[in-house]
Amino acid sequence: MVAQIPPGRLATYGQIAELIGAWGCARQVGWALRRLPLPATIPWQRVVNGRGRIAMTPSREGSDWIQRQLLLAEGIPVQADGRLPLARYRWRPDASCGESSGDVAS
DNA sequence: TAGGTGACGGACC
DNA sequence: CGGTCCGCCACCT
Repeated sequence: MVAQIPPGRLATYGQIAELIGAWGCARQVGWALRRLPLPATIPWQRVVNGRGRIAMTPSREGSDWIQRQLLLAEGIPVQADGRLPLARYRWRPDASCGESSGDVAS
């Protein structure tokens, strides 16, 4: 599901959980991404928490900063503390429309 | 077997 | 805004 997030767009852990039919299991989504070997082929960096922040914790051993760099490279402004404009870049999956998954809201 | 621990989220203050 | 508390659930001591 994470692999379906278009470049330059964002999704939340809870959103991914809901999309795969695991409502309320956001923590497990985080668990799965946490143990992902890097570099990874799937765009794991496009998943952030519901408060619009990258979880900045030492336990990630630098993957949080890598995530910030990858998102900046995709054109998403991320502050040094991990805060980012989630509402503007939020990915809204549209099953009915075969078009691209939507434009960035202005 | 029993606690502790999160790449979370919602309710509150 | 920021901060705390709590429910959550699969791992890891």
